[in-house]
Amino acid sequence: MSKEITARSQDYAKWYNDLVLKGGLADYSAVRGCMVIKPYGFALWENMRDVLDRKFKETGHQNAYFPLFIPKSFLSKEAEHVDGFAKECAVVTHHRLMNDPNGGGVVVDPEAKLEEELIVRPTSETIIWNTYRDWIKSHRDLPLLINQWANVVRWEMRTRLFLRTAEFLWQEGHTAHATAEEAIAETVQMLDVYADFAENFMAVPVVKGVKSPSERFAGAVDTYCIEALMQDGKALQAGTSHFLGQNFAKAFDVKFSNKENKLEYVWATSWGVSTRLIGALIMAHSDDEGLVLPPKIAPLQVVIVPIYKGEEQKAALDARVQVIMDELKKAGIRVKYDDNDNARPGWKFAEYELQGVPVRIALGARDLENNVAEVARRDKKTKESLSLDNLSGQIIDLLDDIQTSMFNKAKEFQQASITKADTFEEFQAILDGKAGFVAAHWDGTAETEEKIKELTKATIRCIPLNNPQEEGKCILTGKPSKERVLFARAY
RNA sequence: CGGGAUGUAGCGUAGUCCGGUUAUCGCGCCUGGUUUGGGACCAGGAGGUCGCAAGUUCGAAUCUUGCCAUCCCGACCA
Repeated sequence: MSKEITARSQDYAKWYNDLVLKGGLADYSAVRGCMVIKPYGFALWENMRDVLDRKFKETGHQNAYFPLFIPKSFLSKEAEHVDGFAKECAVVTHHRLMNDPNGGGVVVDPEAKLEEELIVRPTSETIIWNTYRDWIKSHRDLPLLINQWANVVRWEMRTRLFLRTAEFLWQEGHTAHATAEEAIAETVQMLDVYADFAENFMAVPVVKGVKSPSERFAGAVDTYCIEALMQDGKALQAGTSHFLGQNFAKAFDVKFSNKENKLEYVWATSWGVSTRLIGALIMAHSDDEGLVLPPKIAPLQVVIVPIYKGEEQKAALDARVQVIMDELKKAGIRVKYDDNDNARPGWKFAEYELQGVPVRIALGARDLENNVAEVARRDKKTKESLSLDNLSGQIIDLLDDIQTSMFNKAKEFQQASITKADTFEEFQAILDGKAGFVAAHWDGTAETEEKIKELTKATIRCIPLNNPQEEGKCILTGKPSKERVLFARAY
């Protein structure tokens, strides 16, 4: 028993860390706040990235790459934008090192000070819009639909593996449009892409909504988001899509000639999801035995463990497994045959459960005689004996079933975790009890929102799209309100 | 960045209060053998800047100061 996982009920934060570290997803690094994403964790990210990248291209976007460094002056061109990021920027001030004349190793060469300091991008709106000015002249250049896969740096006070690190990987889409309507449609379209990805690939149900003004992206007119719910009842913002209006076009003077040959500022969007999604995935599905990964993005979907006495039995198993492997691989299933002789079956079972591999096939000499295999599903921790006839077909169906069943389980939990509150007492009792989302009336002011946050640590996660309109009174001030908004404590 | 806790081999730890031979134990690792249906067993072996740096002392894992890292709780945030 080498890899004990702290129980969720005992210490949720420690449980999460155990899964990331012992599940082999990531490690702490020598740099404060930064992590090393290990091969298994990166394989997970690659699968997520590939699906999203395909969806971006299907919706007409192209990938490009913009510089890591942003001239300091760019950042200050959009007033709200700089306000939002100024406190968490890494700044490059010099471009050369030298040997310490006093023999203390390398030091920064004071002669090599940069004329204009460079900011390590916390997000790329400014450098991109500075470029778009040159790219966009006519309505024929629009829409401009660009995405970039990149790393960004935000100097966070307090970091957590995957959920909040000083450097993280993400994609950021930046689009330019001729009209506001078109830009809003793009913003909503990409929100739908994110929601579809979260629900149908990660099996994580989300609420689509709009952020309140105080939770809005710095420089946006409207921020749309998908909000996921973790098993401890805390919400997690899983993706955002911003309608930027003409804010960046004006700041960077990006104009186009319309059909009437009149100059107009373009309309913008930006949207992103990050390696934070991996944190969401872990906290939405996993259990006290380890990770539980949805088949569609699991690095490894099926593992086959042989059980044998002696070389003769092993050879017979090898031959049969080869057939199963070929069939599964032909169907595009990511499968591994673990015939490593150093670890015994029980050890492998525990290890693959920790790593969240959706399906495990155990095959022994006895099984061959009976023409069956023992098939275990990670999500429900059940085992059944399946016939070797058309085993691969049954496995493919099982993977589908696991995917659906994981989503349904999470969806049920989410639905059961949206609670209405009509008084402040109820509101607080729910937060301190089962937590989750609380649907409550709010008078629409930033002051009330701030006061509620102060009193309860809960924030407005979003105003759901297609939110039912109903008359009510703000839970804090009693002022009239026409709809409920979703509050929660959040990551 | 404030408050609290922790830091001894890859992991988990004893020893720290009250300084004193060669730093304890388990897991893991290496070699050989027996094993293999839920984290195997036997035998032998390797592995340590006791978080880092100064200081006190004849002598520091142990005492003092500073620093670093991680975790928890706040403020900030995807």
